[in-house]
Amino acid sequence: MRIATWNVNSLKVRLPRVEEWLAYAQPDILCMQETKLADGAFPALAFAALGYDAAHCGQGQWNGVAILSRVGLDDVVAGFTDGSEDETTEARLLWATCGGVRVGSVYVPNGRMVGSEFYEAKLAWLERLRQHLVTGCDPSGSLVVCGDFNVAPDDRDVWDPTKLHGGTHVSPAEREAVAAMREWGLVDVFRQRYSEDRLYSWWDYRAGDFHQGRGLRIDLILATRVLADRLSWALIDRFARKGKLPSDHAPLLADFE
DNA sequence: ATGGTAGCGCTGCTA
Repeated sequence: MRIATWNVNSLKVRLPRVEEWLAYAQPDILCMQETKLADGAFPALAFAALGYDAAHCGQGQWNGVAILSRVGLDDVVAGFTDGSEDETTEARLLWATCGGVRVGSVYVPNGRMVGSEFYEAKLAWLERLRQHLVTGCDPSGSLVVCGDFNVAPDDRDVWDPTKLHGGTHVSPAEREAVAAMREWGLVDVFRQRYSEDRLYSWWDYRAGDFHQGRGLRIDLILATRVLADRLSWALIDRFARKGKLPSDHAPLLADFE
């Protein structure tokens, strides 16, 4: 089973690239983030034509997460279900069961500046996600959390730790929030397979960062141990960051036997 | 050289 995740940065603009990528990458499941679409504008028919069922949680303009699957799509849940009022006001979380795997597509808040209210909200959001796992999920089951975490788990995942020190994505509190999910039972499957640095999934559009190798690895597939033990391959598809109208993120894919 | 681009949507915000 091939599971992939891709922050597409506007599905309206990126649909041709996503269709092209589905045709050659052939994922069984694709989690998308930053669709920037209302649910009514989600191009479900375009994906159905390629053999994928789809679920979408959107708000228009900002955010928006989706799951495509060609191995079944059931028990769809949008947003948190912990009883708070803002469950889907920001469309950042979507769950579905696909081919026996509980799949989460997540778009973690950016945080903007360390210490800002947005940064505090980011930490709270990550803790809320962990609480969802603790209260509603089984670490011995088959589950993946895929998406743009807006956190680079360690210094190997950033192009220059010195320059980025003090900013978001690399702060100890953010990294501890991701580590807490590993402690619950999730494995960063890309890092399980590759220990090298400079393997990034996002590059700023500005200043030629992609071509200069200035990126971050912030898109993750976190899998429970029973799945991670069956990992056969993983890849960040940097080719998809090239060419006409690319997203600023590359897709990440992982194969499970 | 302390810059720069992209998307949304129409002025400035978000990333």
